[in-house]
Amino acid sequence: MKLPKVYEPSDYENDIYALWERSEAFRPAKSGTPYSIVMPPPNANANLHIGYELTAVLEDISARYHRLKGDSVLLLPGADHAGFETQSVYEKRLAKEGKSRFDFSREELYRDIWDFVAENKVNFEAQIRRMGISCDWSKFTYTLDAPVVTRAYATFKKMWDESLVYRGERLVNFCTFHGTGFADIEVAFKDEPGKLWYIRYPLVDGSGDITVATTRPETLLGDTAVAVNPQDERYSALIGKTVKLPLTNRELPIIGDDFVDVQFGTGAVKITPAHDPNDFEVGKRHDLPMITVITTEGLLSHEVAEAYQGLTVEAGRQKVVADLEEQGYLVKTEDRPHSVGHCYKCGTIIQPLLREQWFVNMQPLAAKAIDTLRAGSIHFYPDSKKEQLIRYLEGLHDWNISRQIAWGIPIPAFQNVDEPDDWIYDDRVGEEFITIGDKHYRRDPDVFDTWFSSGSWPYATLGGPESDDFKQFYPLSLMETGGEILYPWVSRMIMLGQYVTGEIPFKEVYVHGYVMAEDGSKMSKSIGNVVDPIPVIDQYGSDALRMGIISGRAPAVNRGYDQRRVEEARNFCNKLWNVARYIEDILGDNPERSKPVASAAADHWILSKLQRTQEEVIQNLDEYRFSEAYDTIYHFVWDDVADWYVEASKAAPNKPLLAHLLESILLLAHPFAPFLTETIWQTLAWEGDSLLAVRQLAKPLASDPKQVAAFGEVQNIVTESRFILNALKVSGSTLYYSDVQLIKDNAETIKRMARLQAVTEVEDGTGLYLTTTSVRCWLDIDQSTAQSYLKEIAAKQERQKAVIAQLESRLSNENYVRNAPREIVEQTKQQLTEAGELATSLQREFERFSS
RNA sequence: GGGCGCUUAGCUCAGUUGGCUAGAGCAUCUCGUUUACACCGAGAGGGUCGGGGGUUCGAGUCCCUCAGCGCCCACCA
Repeated sequence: MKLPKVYEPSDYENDIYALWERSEAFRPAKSGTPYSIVMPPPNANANLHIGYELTAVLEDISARYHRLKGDSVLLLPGADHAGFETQSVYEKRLAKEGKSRFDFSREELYRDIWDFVAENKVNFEAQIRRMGISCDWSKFTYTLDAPVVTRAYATFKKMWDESLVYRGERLVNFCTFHGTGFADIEVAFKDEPGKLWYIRYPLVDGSGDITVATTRPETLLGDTAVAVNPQDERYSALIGKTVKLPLTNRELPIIGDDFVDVQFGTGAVKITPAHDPNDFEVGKRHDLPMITVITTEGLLSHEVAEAYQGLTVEAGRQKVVADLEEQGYLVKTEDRPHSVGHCYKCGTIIQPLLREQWFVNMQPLAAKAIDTLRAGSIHFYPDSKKEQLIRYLEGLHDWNISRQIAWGIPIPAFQNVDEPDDWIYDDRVGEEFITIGDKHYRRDPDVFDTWFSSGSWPYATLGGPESDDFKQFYPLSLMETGGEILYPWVSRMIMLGQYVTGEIPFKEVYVHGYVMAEDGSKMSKSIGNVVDPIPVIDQYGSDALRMGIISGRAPAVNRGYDQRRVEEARNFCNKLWNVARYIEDILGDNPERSKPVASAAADHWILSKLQRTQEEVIQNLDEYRFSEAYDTIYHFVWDDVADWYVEASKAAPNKPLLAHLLESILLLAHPFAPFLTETIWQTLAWEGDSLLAVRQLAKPLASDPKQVAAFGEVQNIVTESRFILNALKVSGSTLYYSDVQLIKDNAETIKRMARLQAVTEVEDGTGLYLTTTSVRCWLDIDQSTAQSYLKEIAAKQERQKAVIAQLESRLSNENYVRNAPREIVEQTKQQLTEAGELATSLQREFERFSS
């Protein structure tokens, strides 16, 4: 079969993927060590971005590599309903049509978003196929699939029964635009310029006043105390007295509490328990009333004086400040930057609001996870991420899992309509009301935080502890993910996994860095610097993007997308294509399938290189050094095979060995360039209809070290000849030698590769002797031409002197000889010997031509 | 206020437990239409590894310190 000159990926990729799917090549093998990866489910609300390409490719390389090793590999794909994320994407869409979520009931919204997601799922499944991901589509799991939902309910029920989940009225982070509460982790804090207002609160007994400092004067309307530090001599005597709250007719107690920082502001703090997390804690300790002055819409509530009701927080702030100033309560104003929490989606300032929600008591879960991590039961790449996760877990607060949105898994809890404190667990979430005995219950309208259900992903996707898949593949071998979901997802999978199954959910965690925009900044839709993988695949091919995106990338280090890397990989694909084209051409349509046997020195040399390459690739991939593994194959194929072996073999092609070499390359490169290698495999005349994707690595063939060394000399001769001919700008020279077996054996190869007129054996003669080889040979270059080569020789001599001096001083250092490992010292001695030999022959040539 | 990462050739970056004369791709320069490949071949130039100090026989690699860039966490009213 005649291959075209240039590899055109788009001509083959779709057919190859279809072939794999048809052949069920990605089902786990019946035998072999289990190796399992569950893919992080992408959000089912948009096209896949380049970051997902990286995730998927790293997982696919691992999966394909383990298939090569003969393991039983499960790579499980899925999709995430991504509750709040998806709803906010959908809301943006509604906004474009001039609508909002308020135009629909929750049920209508849920149904519409379901359809919206259904469209997108088809989309990104196709994209994953284009990336060449070898996942088992028969195991595809969606976070809203009944078994996953059932699993989430079982977890909730277990927590309910064991009192790990509780209903509490607490301050929650509330986005007044989206109308929902968030977990702490979903709040994005930003440093912003702000002001510190100093406000005078007069003492009721008329004995003076106390000044407080605040960044949020509007919350004054909800103050229920003023706190001072009991150790603070300035104020301790005032504890127990009352102040009059400006702009209202309320009176507040002055209380003492250790939390007050004597150094900050005035040392006296206004306490607004319903709108500040610290104040909330103080309020609970001192049993203070909690007055909600800000509504879920972000407006001042009916609890405040009529003049302020219905104002936005910002307008309320301005009016409060103006009124304070007018009435003489405002002492002074200072500029003060401070950290403000925003909704990570829409940027709205997060309001801490008092709400009744479901919380998970994280203490016991986190403690166990910390123990597990400390014990080293889960291996992290890079290791530093483990410490980072431990620190996060140590500071973990209780987890608010209620979300006031339509799109999500309904919380299976019902409230007694007559007794608000009576909550029961029931999974009949399809009903709004249920009746048990003579009691009537109403379903909690809220849904779970997405991470609550995705925390169970590793075992939920495997069908739970009773299933065969679970028994075979749990704990997962690898969890590969980006650093941004280490806290929200990885930590919760560990905690929930241990809680529900009693085992760790995965044995290894690989954290990749982000793919940044080309200028190194963060990719962002609004800036418009997002790289879409599909057009890149269209242009360069899927394999080129796969290799380009992992090339030169270290774990957990952010790096910009670099098109040049993709081009490099595209060129590599074409190189490999042409190596195959050449070899297949040489072999013809009906090649004999004889056993590969090394005969020429080049044969032995390439076999030793192949063996080294295979060992290095295995070692690198076992430790998830993807970039190094790729680099190893790249240079083996390009430098060793294409530039040396293929050229050398043209003198006398060893056909069976060429065939063996091609097969070996295809196997080794397959995890990195699956489409290309399979495409070539399908063209092999001797392979019938077998599939590369399910092949296994073979044991490398042995080689003779003497022959390997001989080819090393051939390379020295070729390289130096090329250098001299290039430097002297001469061509058509002849290389002479007398009685050197390795030159005699490789004469044709040397002639071709060094572009010589001839390689000729003579009794004796003269010319320019080669210096980098231990054998005696020379180029027929005349005295006058060679003169201009003198300065090259002189320069080399200088360099050699420096090298020798360095090596000698190293060896004359007693401490070095005594302390360094013996092989290192031996190596140095060897180097010195070689450097000496080279210096000698350089000197000889220099003298001969300068005389 | 803590924590983490980065700083290596003109550009983008590798460099595993300290051990060859520090590497790659791209870019640059000189040659080259050799029937696998111009998405190519041959050759070349280019770095005191951010600054300073230390440990060591030996430091790009380990420790301290300074500077710059970036990220994450945190309830400083």
